[in-house]
Amino acid sequence: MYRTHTCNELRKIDIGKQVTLAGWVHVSRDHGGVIFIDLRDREGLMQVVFRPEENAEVAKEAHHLRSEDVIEVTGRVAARVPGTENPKLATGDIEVIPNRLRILNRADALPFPIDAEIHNEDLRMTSRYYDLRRPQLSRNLRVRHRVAKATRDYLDAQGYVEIETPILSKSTPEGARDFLVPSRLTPGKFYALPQAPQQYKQLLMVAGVEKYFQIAKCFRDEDLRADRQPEFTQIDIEASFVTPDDIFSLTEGMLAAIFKVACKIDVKTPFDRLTYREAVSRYGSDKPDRRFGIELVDLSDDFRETGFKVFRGALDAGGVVKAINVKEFAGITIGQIDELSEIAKIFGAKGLAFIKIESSEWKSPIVKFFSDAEKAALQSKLKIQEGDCIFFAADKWEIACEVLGRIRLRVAEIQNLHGKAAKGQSGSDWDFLWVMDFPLLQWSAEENKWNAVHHPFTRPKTKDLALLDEKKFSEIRAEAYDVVLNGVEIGGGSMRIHEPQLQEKMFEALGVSAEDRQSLFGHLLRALRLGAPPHGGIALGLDRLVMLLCGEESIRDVMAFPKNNRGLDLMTQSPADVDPRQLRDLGIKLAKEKL
RNA sequence: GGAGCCUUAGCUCAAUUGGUUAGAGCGCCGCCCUGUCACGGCGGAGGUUGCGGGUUCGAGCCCCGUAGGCUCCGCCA
Repeated sequence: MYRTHTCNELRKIDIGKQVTLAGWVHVSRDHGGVIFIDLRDREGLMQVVFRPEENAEVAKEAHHLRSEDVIEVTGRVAARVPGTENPKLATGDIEVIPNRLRILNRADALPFPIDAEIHNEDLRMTSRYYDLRRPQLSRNLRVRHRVAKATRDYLDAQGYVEIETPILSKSTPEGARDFLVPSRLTPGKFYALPQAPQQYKQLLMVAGVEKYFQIAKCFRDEDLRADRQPEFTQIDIEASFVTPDDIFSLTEGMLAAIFKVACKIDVKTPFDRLTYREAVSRYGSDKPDRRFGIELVDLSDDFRETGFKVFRGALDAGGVVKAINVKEFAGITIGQIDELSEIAKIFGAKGLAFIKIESSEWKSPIVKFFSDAEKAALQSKLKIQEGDCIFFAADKWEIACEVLGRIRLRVAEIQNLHGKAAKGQSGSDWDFLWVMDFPLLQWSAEENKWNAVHHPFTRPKTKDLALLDEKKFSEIRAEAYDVVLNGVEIGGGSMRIHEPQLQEKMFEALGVSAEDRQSLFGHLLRALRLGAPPHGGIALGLDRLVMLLCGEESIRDVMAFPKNNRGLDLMTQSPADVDPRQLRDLGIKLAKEKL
């Protein structure tokens, strides 16, 4: 037996007990005579005191201990010398006086200090097994475990059944780029790793499972981001005979249970609901961060007849004029204006007009073009006061909204409004909401075809079904929804198409040929013809959820062994070359120009 | 595919306008130290300033290129 207790288990009441502890040497303080060791395991720290007068031989050994050596000590629990208690430690009133020391393993010189903030992620990833010993990361992994456990417990209690679906799956044309796996037994053919268990879970509905869930690994071969990894985990849910309201309340209950169980946080339910149109109009984003204000204001009607050509041109072309009012921002610097203008251009605006209100004056390159009536409209609609800074966008609705939405986020960042909100009124720390009624289809100029905004199995809203026959594709709304937390999309789902005729219509709209429909989706279409119940569901990004719960800014910090920016695992050095014989077995030859 | 920021000792960082032998703290090695908890003291080792080129009497610093890291855009049904 290596230990009788953990390093965060013993208290005053245990004084006098003979115990054995095992763990890592966190720090050693060697006074030449007496030696203090903070012994660390995953639960915490316990001070171990080696005294020559107690046991000269053991004390002598202890001189050689270095950080991260793995040891086992046996001794008695003692009260600390009065006045030397450490209130910073849970075990700070006591210490262990060992009569035996076993060195289980030595540690080399360490790649970086374990108790400091390390920004060199490259280095951390190379020695990830060591990096993960750091308390913050080990806490994150345990939060993640509790989230998964709470999810399973909640869904189990609701009658949901966890079912695994294949990892070796089939490539489909829509959506993200697939990871391919060559088949040895069928040379020249490939499996694909699932981007999501979407089709399988729908087929489980046809199978009569009625309530399915899975904590599912998903794979997408796309470029990485702080919140995007090539493999990630979804809480995947699907149910039969449900409406969106059923999915909303199930998800709300589940998230409340997760936050309560994993982090003792009370989540207010039900969540607010916004339509896609409303979210984009008011916040310039389909995943609005509502922890601060700065809502977009529509000024189109006030400038319909304006002499200011930039606004007039946008309106005459069917666009809009919108603005945001940023309080206490009139002190904006030239550099910041330039930066915001740059952002505006990246997202499609021709420029970024602004008005600073300083010394009761409207300072702006454009205000001279405005009539008195237009100024009055601005004054009342934007509630302009001293110190405000107004930004304008005049463009197509989508572009004007997105530009101001991005400016809004950047300005909030500059003003540190997220931080203020988090410290401010309780309840605003965790702002959940539903965004619903997304468009069903989106025109891709690049591919010269209509694409599914969500996926091709998403159900159009019943009210909009006629628009599908009329081929008014841009106007069709989907029975689809996202759940958003603090401006981060943490999940999304939809009601699915369960009628084979409607699914065929949808494929037709998407330009999937009759041949492809059979070869790629034949199994699904056949299944729909065999008594498929109405069904729908949702998938939540487990990594992002845990990231937010842990207060982290990257999902890498809540994954044990993530990949870097370029999809490399610096610890194992993967991806890597393979033995040519493996390629031969698979009938694969590498093209020279790719090497 | 594109943009931005970054790269100096094992780690975190410094180095004035381009100017002597590139420094400090932590870590490491050695010695000392009996109540510390970021223990303390003395000494020591450790550097191709990411790499390549250029300008210059002289480059860590300026210029060009390149590699790597991170963030973002595109991409992510």
